[in-house]
Amino acid sequence: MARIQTTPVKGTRDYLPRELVRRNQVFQLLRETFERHGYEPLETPAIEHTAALEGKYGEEGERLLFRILKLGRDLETAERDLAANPSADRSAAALARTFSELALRYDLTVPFARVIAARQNDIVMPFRRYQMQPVWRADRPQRGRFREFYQCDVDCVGSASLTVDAEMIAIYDEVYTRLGFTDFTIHVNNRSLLNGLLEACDVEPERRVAALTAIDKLDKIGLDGVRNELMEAGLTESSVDRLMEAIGMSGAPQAMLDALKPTVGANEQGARGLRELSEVFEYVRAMGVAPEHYAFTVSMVRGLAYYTGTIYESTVAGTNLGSIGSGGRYDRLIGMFLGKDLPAVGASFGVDRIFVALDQLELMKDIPVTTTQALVTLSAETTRETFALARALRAVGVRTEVYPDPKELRAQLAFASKKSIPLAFIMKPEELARGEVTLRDLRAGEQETTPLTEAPQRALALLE
RNA sequence: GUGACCGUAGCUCAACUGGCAGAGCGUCAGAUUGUGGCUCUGAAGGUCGCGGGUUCGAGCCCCGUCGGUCACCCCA
Repeated sequence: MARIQTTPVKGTRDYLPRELVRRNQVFQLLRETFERHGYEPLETPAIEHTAALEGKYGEEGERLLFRILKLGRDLETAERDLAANPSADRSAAALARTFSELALRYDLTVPFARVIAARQNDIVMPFRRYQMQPVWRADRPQRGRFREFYQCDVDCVGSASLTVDAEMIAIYDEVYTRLGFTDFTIHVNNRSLLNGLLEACDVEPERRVAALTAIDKLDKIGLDGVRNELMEAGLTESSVDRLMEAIGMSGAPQAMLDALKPTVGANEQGARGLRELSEVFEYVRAMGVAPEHYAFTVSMVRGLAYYTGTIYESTVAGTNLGSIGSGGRYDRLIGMFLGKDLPAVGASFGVDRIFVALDQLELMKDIPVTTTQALVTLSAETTRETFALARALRAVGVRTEVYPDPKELRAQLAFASKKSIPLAFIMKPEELARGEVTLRDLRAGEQETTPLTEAPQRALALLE
């Protein structure tokens, strides 16, 4: 018999209990933090109309959409229509549109924007929501990059106040700190400042995308590398000099903002970016975020097309991952669905990368793995007592399982040992007849005889 | 989308310039007459990813293909 492939699809993973228990604890920590800040849960379908996703992620992003083939008759109809029209556009992009009108969600922000547009009247603004669901991207997987991964997003819609932009930084800080990260940086920048900077440095509009792409690589290729790429992009030496001065800056946010003022000069967009950042940092200080946890990083850009104001990206020292969380303000995205703009800002956490980071920094061992706490053995003559005891244990909250087969005791205890179950109740008929039971502590290798009626309390005591 | 590397037992990996396919871990049985881990003994388990080619002979060389890993692009 030919065996079908048992490894999961490229870029996806199976989660075994040991791993999933830990993952769930990270999810739980995120959920708690989000709810502490007043965010409410929301979920959306995995599948969206492709039209709802197109035009939001930029050309590169759109290429990574997982498209779903039309079904049955619709597929046949599309095929017939195409065959009947020899002049139809047969480019890959056009064919994709012809044969598919649905796609898997690419992120959580765009579906959220769609929901806001659809359900405005059911929502009290400003609306704070969190969402923790998988997203799919048809990328080539590598370290810290998957085709199916979870995003955990908090977004606030309906307020243009920069206090909310600052709140995102406070939430990033709280989550990373609670996870056990100590050496992390939340990079903060502003799209409007970047646009203004390019204008003020006389970069022609058609060269701005290339310029931003080059600037964004600073942490990877260094100042000289960026300078080279900017020159290759066709910028004038004067433009490059001025841009390099700006992106090479480091230090306290307020001092950097002051230092950028002459470069930005009278440029309106740039000045607005500086003003917004200044205000955001003021609120961040008021919220008590430690200064060493965030930085004003002029070279941080963010690829997604929909950001308009403040943008974020966070990194952890001692890992070779990219960003473990990012986000920003997107005041015009909801307008693409609604016809009128609603201001919004959000932060996204990449749980899968956070996981890799926790692993690399060996912080995982601080998260305890919980499984079954007590095993009750089974034998043909003690069935009644076994299930009665298991029920009593569960009633006081002890996670209890019964070995399903009345196999020899050796096998039952070996099973408990392999699963690291700390306690085993050994059901001996002669003891049960006296109203007693043997309770073995597998961790210590010690055992005692205890009255059946006190067994659940003894188990709790041994488990502390 | 571009490029590099790797596919041998359930897992991690050996096998000289082409010459009988191995180890550790795991699994199962026993030492152990209802008590796990530790130790010892033994056993099972492989179309060397798949297809073709070169050769007296291929796990090893060549071509193709599928799968995986890493980097670039981009990104969580």
